[in-house]
Amino acid sequence: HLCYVINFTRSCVYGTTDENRGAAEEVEEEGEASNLRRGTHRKNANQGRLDRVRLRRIEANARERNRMHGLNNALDSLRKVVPCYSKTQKLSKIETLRLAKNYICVLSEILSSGKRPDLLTFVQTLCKGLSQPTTNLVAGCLQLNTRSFVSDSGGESFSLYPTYHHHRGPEVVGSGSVDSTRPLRPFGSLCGPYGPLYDTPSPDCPSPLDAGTISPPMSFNGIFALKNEEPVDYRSCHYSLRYCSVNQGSPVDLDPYDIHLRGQFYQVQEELNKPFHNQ
DNA sequence: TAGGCCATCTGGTCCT
DNA sequence: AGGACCAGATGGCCTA
Repeated sequence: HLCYVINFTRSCVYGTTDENRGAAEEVEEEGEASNLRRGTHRKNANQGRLDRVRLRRIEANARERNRMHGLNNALDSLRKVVPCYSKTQKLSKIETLRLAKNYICVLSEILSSGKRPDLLTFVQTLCKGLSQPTTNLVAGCLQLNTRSFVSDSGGESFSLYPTYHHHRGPEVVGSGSVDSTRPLRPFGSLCGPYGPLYDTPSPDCPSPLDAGTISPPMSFNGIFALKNEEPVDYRSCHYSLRYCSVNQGSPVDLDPYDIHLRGQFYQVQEELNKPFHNQ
């Protein structure tokens, strides 16, 4: 098969050139018999070398393909453990990496503080640097209103107006760029106080009992409650207090706790990463 | 139709 | 010498 490929490639790419070169060599070889013999040997040697080079190239291409497939498989694995997994609407490679990085930041923050992060911080961190479509996608998974947490300009000043929807099933989110008919994986498909919001399982998102594709427990809901709890009135929880005021038109400020948390977080993160960094 | 994303090929570089 | 890794080029597909 390789011989066939080599010959085919040669005939496609080098066909006429080879012919010309062959003709020139033939003219050259019209001399003495010894020269002819030498020329023939040289031609065969060159041909053999060319074949080896092309064979190596073909093999290298195959290895490169495999390598990239491995990379893509790893990216697929990453997609599955990152929030917002959907088989039908895959995140791009770059967005997957960005979201994963943000997700790690959120999880590190939780580990370092041992406390529930502020919803505001959670969403901001998760969507930091993501494109608008991906932000919409994340919002779709969270069932939040995207306009509520998109950075307006420099990425520093956020206007957060998250709205919780007390109806069932997906809905068009934000600017409407999220296809609500797509089976997005609900963030809260496992359990948690916000569970009733997401009680329509997606075909993409099998039950956690199904083997294989269990999403990480650290979904949005999982973070805030890993066990079943009674449904919560969101308007009375400590997140919604702020959002209620937002919905009434007041700007939202990061409270001192958040700022403290962030400073602390980076310190702890540095400590955690120390062993993994070169001096 | 332009732009984004992707797969593939390819040559260069580094390492074993 | 050969393999791994990388980045640039290219063409196909899809979507706004």
